[in-house]
Amino acid sequence: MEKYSNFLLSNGVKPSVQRLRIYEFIHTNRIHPTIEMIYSNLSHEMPTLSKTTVYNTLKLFVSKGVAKAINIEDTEIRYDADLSTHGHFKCKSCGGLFDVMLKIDNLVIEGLDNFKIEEYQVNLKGYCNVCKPN
Amino acid sequence: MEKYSNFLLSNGVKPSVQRLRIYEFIHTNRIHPTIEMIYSNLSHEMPTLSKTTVYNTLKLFVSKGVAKAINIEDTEIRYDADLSTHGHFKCKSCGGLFDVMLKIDNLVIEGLDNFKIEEYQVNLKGYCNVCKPN
DNA sequence: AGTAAGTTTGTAATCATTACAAATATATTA
DNA sequence: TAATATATTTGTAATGATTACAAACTTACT
Ligand SMILES: [Mn+2]
Ligand SMILES: [Mn+2]
Ligand SMILES: [Zn+2]
Ligand SMILES: [Zn+2]
Repeated sequence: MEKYSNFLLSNGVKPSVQRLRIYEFIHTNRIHPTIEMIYSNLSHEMPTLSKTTVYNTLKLFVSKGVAKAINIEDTEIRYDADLSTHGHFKCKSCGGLFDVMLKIDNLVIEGLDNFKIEEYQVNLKGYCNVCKPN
Repeated sequence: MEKYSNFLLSNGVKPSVQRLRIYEFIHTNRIHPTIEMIYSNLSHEMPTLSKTTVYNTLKLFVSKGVAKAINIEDTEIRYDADLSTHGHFKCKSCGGLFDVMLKIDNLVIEGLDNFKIEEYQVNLKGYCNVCKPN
């Protein structure tokens, strides 16, 4: 995709075959995948893909700001190509990670006088509409 | 401390010497310590303390709900005995983890119709008032 | 005191992540 | 185009935090 290629380039990421495909994957499949999910999904069509490359690529993406790492759980890191302001909900039953729209302007924060806030995450957990006991 | 002992008991945690001292430590020192910090701070006064015990104890505390695990960073887990509703701010320079008061009632959340929200975390990052470049 | 149940400890095993160097691909120069 | 330099990928080995486990110890109960 030319669009993805230019986006990566404009953010200082040289779009190699692997990087482009990995970026396309996380941008298209909004499942907030782990490294393992990305690797197992792409290794079929790219048989020589190394897991090291997936690790390196996602680290590069996060450092260049083209993807975000979501630390909602201490047992896994999930990745998101959606850079817009939003939070996340993880279902304790199925493990699904859902986007949550936030009206963050309403969130009053106290206790940070003279602090410089650069980023934030709002992470929720519970049971999704499918898994919720009725 | 009798107070701590009773609190642990009422939450299903038998207050052994080690558990009581670990709980007292995280309740008194509001630095949101890691396992390593807890261990290195207490191993002087409790020379036989095993790091395994610290791991086991904090896992027990979290499962019994007497402490919370804060996943603000994928490189460390920090623990908090403060069960009240509040968020956290981590300084990227000194690593300090600060409490943040939230008026969370104002936070409008969309996209979770029929979901059951059980817990949430609000995690911020940036630079504290000491480390902030002027 | 003696027995049983629960807890702690030290060590060994596990496993996700990282380091590294060779191989491959891409860009640059002649 | 061929040669050379630079960047990226790959596979394997090393690392290190966490967990599994069984022996030692502590506590509660008879
Ligand atoms: Mn998202
Ligand atoms: Mn706190
Ligand atoms: Zn679910
Ligand atoms: Zn600081």
